[in-house]
Amino acid sequence: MAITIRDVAVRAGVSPATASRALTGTGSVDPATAARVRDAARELGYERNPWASSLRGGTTRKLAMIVPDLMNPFFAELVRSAQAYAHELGYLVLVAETDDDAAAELELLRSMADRVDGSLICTPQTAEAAQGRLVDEGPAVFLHRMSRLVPYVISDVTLGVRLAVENLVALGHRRIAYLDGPAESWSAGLRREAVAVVGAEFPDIDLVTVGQVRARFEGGVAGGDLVIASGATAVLAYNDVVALGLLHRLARRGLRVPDDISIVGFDDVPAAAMSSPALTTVAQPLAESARAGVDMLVALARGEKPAQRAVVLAPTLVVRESTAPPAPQPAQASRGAA
Amino acid sequence: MAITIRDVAVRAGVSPATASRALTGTGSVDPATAARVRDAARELGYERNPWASSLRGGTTRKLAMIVPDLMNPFFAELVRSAQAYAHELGYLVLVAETDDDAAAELELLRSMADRVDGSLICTPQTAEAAQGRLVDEGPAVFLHRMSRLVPYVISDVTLGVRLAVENLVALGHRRIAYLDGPAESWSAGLRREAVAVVGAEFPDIDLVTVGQVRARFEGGVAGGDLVIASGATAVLAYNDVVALGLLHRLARRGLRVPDDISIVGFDDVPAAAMSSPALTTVAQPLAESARAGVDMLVALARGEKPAQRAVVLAPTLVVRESTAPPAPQPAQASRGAA
DNA sequence: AATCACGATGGAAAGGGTTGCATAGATTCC
DNA sequence: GGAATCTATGCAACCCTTTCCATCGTGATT
Repeated sequence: MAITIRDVAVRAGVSPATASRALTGTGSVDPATAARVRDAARELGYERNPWASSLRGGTTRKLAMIVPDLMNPFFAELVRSAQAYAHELGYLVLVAETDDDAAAELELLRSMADRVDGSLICTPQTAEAAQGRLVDEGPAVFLHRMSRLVPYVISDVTLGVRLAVENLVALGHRRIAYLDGPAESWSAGLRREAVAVVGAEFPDIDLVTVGQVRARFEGGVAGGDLVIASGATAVLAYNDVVALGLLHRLARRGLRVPDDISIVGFDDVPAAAMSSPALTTVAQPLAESARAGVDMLVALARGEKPAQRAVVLAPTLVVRESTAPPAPQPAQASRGAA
Repeated sequence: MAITIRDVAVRAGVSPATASRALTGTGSVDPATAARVRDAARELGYERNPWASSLRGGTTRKLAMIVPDLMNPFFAELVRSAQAYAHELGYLVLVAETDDDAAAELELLRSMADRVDGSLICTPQTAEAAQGRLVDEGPAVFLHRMSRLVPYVISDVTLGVRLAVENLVALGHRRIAYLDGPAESWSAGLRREAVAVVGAEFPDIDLVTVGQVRARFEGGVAGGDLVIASGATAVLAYNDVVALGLLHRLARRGLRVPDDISIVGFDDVPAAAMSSPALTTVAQPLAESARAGVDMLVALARGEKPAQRAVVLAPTLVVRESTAPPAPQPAQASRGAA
């Protein structure tokens, strides 16, 4: 049988109530008493039973986290960071996967809502309509998803696109393709918008959108042919996985990266660093966003007003091997020279 | 306030005790009554409060799962599969990460042991000595780790190596390098042994071990030069991540894969399918092993004797683009010809 | 027909921690 | 100096579910 708070109380010579107050930090206890209780707890190796404390207290010190796909390193990193940081704050994170099933999401959320202090939602799919019902289910924060109703943490996609384009322009590229993601994806829409904004900032650069491919390796493979046809000397891909598919297809078509064409990805997944050539990519500040999200959620759960309703973080450009200056006379070689 | 079992009991016209029995399926209750209770629960949208039921019942319907690194797709897949399957069985999986810190592992385990029905341990590091203390902490099953004390699920590494070597031999390779993993790693030791066994099965093949590199991308990069020096026409890499590093280095050294040299990886991580060329690799049956592990653990937790003390699963070879017949005259080209 | 065994059910305790309320002592204020 | 305020603490109720134990029929056994 495990050590209970009663054992600690006896050892410290106080009542269980006082021991509880001393250990949770709620209510007022004499500092000396509190220290005695903490010592007793340490000496006995006491650990609070999280299930029991969830029972009476309105608070459970648990957070739910909902992601579409744990295999996706983007979400894996998000989960990992959130879990680590929440643990520091004394919270347990329960992770649930929706498998990209938007219907399952609300269901899942409802079933956990009473059992946790708040939910961290990382599913870019949630329909705008569902968000209204979502706020009824208790505190929630969106991660990498904007909302009018729910506080959120997001990275500045426009800045990310700008960093990538700036870099390519500095290398000397004048015609840049954007290989677009799936039409129905909210996050692809956001990125598409960002490309439009950045395109307007560089009036003398051709920023052409091609594709709308699946956000998968095969999508990139399919996009490869579109990119070649576009005549661009550089591509910004919807994300890293698409970029890797692209890389694969371009190699098959006999183009060398970065000599013949430059590629920039998005997200900086681990595989991006391990491809040949290694992928230049826009890194999202995942760990920071997870921390920020947990911070907001915990504040909300405690009934405090969070400092801000939205947090926007800055992505960074990781330059590796897939970008270089364009070939001197890429397509024009057949015209004057030779 | 959420709906409690009391509400359900009232609606079904029974006592909470009977309602509990009807819903959990324990004890004996009249089938008609049970149906009435289930109906009432459904109509009210009742969901059992997991924290409360953990409290009294000796059983928590929760499992702990301990992995070294969630970012590693190998473990991510394991977690995902375990979680999905456990959920079908009505169990919640709490995931904890050790960050490759063996000391943290036992600590972590101890702190969870009282709060869960059992632990699924996927950390190949656990010292043999620690395993004794581990069994005191309640039911546990090892995943991809053998043990004399603890039931385990593992895949047949020797078979995996044999599949890879068989395939390379069939392609015509006669000198094959094995790029070894870290000396101190238990799982590398296992693989090394398997290579020795398979080497003995093919007496007319040179199966040479090179390296002992870190199980990271950089390890593969470093190993590349060793592999080239070995004069082998094909390499079996410690795992996929190492194989990707190898691929990168070989490309840099001007060798074409698979024309000049064939590469086989191990694990079939997602990145293996997305490299150029895509990696031929030995796929471990992760989903199956997770299911088998959960099955064993749940049986153990229920006090049943598990059907078997160890489950050995068969890996498969996924042939992609990184393997091909050796070049006609690989290194001898400079001798007689030209 | 009386006894037994057993299935179905309810009452109540238990599980471990938190919290409302009451109280005692210390402090402050007029 | 007495009343009011505040702090520290304990008692007991409470959170929700499960389970032990007792009870009550009912059908079977002798």
